[in-house]
Amino acid sequence: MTVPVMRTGDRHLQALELPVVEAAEALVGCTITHGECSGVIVETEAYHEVEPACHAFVGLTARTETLFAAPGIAYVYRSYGVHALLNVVVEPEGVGAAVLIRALEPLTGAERMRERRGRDALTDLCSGPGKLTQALGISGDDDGADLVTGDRGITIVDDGTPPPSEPLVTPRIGITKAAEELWRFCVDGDPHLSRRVRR
DNA sequence: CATGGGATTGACT
DNA sequence: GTCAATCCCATGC
Repeated sequence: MTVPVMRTGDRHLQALELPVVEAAEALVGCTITHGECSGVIVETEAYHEVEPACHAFVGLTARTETLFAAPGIAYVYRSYGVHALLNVVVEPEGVGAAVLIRALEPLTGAERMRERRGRDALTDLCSGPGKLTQALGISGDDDGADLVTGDRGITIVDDGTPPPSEPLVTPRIGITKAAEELWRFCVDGDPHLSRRVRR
């Protein structure tokens, strides 16, 4: 007999049905898996087509097409010509909105992550949006992957880790437009965050 | 068709 | 703290 996919909850599915800012908060605590490597989401940001920091602000183009896909699709793009950044598309098909996955707490496959990253420290494997895609072996080729069905081996699941009762909420990082929105959600004090925040 | 600008990271002063 | 790497695409001439 076949072994069913382990799935201890469906909070990730509920989160995908929410408006993007709420989805970003609700996805903290869910798990991203690719092959032997997995990690718990500890930091996210929300992006929506109505504000200029979002790539979808310019409308439906070759670059932004995936952003308008159905909830649960991966939008992966190349940042600064160097790094792949992973987003989870949310909101109904036709609306450009996604949650940027900015940091993970490594759960399994840390040794494989160390190989890919070329670094040893556990807190340097997935503590940034470009780092975590490198650690998990996710690239621009994975743009359009379905994270719910795992059609390309990358999945998002709810392994039972609860979301933080009091998440750290801050402005988004590294943007110049709509930089005042408090659309970044973190596990407060987690050592795997992309950076520390002044209090 | 030429140009400019990043949702970053790592190395270096 | 500063700064280069590196490339796709949106924009403008």
